[in-house]
Amino acid sequence: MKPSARQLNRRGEGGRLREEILQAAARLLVSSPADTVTLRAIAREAGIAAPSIYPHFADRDAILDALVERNFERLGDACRAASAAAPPGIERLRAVSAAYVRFAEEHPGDYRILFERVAGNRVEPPHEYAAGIRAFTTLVEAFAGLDRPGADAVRDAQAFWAALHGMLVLVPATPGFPWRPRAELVDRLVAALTA
Amino acid sequence: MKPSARQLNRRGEGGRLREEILQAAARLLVSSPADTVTLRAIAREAGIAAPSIYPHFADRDAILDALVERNFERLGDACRAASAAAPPGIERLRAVSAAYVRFAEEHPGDYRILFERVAGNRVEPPHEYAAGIRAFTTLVEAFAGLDRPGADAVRDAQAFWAALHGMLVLVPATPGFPWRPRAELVDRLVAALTA
DNA sequence: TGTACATCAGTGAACGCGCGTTCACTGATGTAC
DNA sequence: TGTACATCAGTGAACGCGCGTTCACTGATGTAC
Repeated sequence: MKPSARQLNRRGEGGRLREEILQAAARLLVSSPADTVTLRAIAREAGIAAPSIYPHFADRDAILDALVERNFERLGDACRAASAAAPPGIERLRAVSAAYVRFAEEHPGDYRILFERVAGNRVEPPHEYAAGIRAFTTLVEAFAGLDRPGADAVRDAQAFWAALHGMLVLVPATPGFPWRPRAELVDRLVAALTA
Repeated sequence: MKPSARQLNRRGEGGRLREEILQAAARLLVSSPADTVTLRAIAREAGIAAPSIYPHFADRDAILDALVERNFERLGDACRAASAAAPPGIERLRAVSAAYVRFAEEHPGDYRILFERVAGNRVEPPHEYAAGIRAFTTLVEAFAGLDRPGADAVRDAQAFWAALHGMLVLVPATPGFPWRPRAELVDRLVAALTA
């Protein structure tokens, strides 16, 4: 008598639910700390019963791993696209960092989760993190393309990345603090580290 | 018949347990993600029964609030002491940033918790965060003491703080990443942002 | 000095709750004949 | 074309667990007389 709560996916299209689960987890992460994003909460957000997750993911960690992998790829894609669309030189560096900042601001939960899970010793760094390193190389290339003989592009890119990331996590973590506009700080960092 | 598991504090010295609870929470935070540091886990680590916490703290959040307040004060003290002990100028800036980095490296859990709780929208920023802002002013003063006419000390200090923080959270969050030595990156940031 | 008693520091048992996970199941979809 | 049936997508009930919190308590300590 009890009807299925949900319109079933058609045969062979069960994989759709996998994507819906990832999207539900991403929605929750925007406004909730990672530890309240439980498997059951994700199921509720996706509008399914909790056990329905298991055919698609081994456990909660597997969902977050998949999300991290997807987000690293999207972040990397955004950076590479910005790089390709801009002329070489400092313009390109500015374009890449703007794309990086934009991703973090438009998808705050997606960005936060990228670095939150490993930091607390929660998980072994999974292979997905290789995608994160690939995203970083776009930044190194932008520095390397500046034609500054004798400069250390890797060192400068690392310092710059740390600064960008620091801004992006510190600003939401310090409400009420009189931060200068993000663009002003990014400009100052670009100017300082490329000089 | 059952003996008390613990040697009672003497009359009027019940406050001692408050400090032991804070220390237990700090020990757990070093190696565990914040969400596994439950009230019961803290009690276990402190060697007491869970209800014994209530005379000292209203709930788990109150413990973490108190820890954050204490840690901000210690971090601020370390920065101020380093500043006072160094000659004015770039030496002082180096001394303050070294003290900041040293605090974060020697007390990783204590440092991480400072910015972790607000970021996930977990809590309203409590009044304790004023101490965090006070710690930041030491950095601003170091920049202001550089005698660079026309320079924007606040902007540079903010960019520098973000960069330091970014390094300190990114390095543990990216195991396997070929980071340059922290000192090298700090030196580069000091040089770049004071030029 | 002795003794009754109030107070203080901390305990153990118990509760209701949400969690992750298992299990047997339901009902729609497509396929073999 | 019809029909029996295997398969697939997803469900609901139930479990054991650790959690936060409450409650009445225990037993040592200090104090009033």
